[in-house]
Amino acid sequence: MVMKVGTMTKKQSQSGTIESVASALEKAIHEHRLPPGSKLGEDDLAEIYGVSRTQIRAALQALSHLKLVEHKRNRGAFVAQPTLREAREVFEARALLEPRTAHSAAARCTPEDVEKLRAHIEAEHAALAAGDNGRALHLSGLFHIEIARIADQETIAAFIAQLVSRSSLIIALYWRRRMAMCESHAHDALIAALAAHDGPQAEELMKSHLLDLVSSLDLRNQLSAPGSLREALT
Amino acid sequence: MVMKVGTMTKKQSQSGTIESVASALEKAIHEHRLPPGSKLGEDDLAEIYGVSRTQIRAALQALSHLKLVEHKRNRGAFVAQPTLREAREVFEARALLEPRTAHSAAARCTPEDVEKLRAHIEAEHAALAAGDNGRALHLSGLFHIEIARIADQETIAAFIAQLVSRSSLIIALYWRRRMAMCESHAHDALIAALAAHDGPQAEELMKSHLLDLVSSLDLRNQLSAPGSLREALT
DNA sequence: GAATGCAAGATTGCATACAATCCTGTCGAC
DNA sequence: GTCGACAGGATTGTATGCAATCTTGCATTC
Repeated sequence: MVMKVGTMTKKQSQSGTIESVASALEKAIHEHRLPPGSKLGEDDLAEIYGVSRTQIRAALQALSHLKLVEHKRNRGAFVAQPTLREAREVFEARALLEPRTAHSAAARCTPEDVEKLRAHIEAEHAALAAGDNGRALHLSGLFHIEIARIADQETIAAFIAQLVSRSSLIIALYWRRRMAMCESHAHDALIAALAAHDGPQAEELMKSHLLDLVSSLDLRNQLSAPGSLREALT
Repeated sequence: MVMKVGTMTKKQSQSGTIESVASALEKAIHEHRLPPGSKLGEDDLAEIYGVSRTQIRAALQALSHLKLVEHKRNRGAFVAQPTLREAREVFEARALLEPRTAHSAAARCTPEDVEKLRAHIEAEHAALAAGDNGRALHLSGLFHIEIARIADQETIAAFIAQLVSRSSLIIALYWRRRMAMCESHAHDALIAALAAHDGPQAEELMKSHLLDLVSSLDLRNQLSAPGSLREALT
């Protein structure tokens, strides 16, 4: 049935197995191949990746610290289902961090950085054209993380990376239909501002980009949250 | 020699042992009883806390994700030694997060919150008077985290909590002698602004408070960093 | 006498085995 | 007929044992 996907991965990374397992899971979650609420059984994962339960547990624990999976006692690990409140908080945190980080990035942005960002956008467009919405979303997230890296702020970049990952879950849960990621425009404009070293412009563009993103979600009531079931059936 | 400190802790918390071990270690690091670079041997900790190595490993892994301990392959876990660059980044991140969080907190601050903060300060003063510098520092950190909680932002509060913990390590490494935490003044003023719901004032006070903190450190060159040895002896 | 190679001890990395807990389907009683 | 109790199966939590790796002290050689 399920091929042992992990065999190659295992050999390639020698003893960084738990990181490769964690990033593989993270990517799958990012690309919405593992929707929120999915059960992540330890035995299943151990067989899929060809490693022992010990390493699976470590990987799940790592993702749990990133708030990507939730651990229920004696029940196991599940892909996290951010609450409405959590969703709002994540985007408030992004609004606090990302605009000024983009500002800093504009000052330090090198031509190579611009090239890298353009490559990202191109890959995003390609994925979108191929109908691979999940991959496009993943690349769109990497774009934001790359900007934080350009700003030369590893610490803040790590925070933003976590927030972007969680945003992916939030989008999966609270997405308001249609609107096939027209944000590419916003990303194009951002690149232009960064390339021109226009800090204030980059900051403003990032701020409005995030506002657009939030407004494309439905964070008013739990209209679409399939998480609780209790509240879904009252 | 070493008394089995963990016995009581073990029984009290039933199966939350890894959390109690982690928080005990975190507190010890916070209070500078475990200086940066300290070896954290698994067997030693297992005996001290009266639990198995498995749980020690989990606790160390958790602290590693908070950047409080560093894991060296086949060498074990050590209390982290933030680099100069990391130190600067931590305080830049705090400067980005905390002032505006204080602003939000001012709007939501209730009389009970004010009471709680005052109790914190009082305990801090008491610890300082008792000569327990480490505990005073710990409480001073909790003060900042409490403000983030008042702002009703769990996500940002978690980030700030991590940054405060790392700040404690940075202070241990890059502390410029004298100046026995005169920041109590700053905390008093902050409480006043919060109680008066004066958002802009709270924001400004927090910003200058953090600047004061940074200026009390020595982040220009690695004059006092005992971490690298390679760079210390060139 | 100094440097290199080697071996023993110690410590972490990993996997497996066992115990505890939970879910679910079935049987029995009211 | 429905509700409650119980047992079987499955899954996670935890501990222990073995293998891999690093450190360090010692012996041997130049």
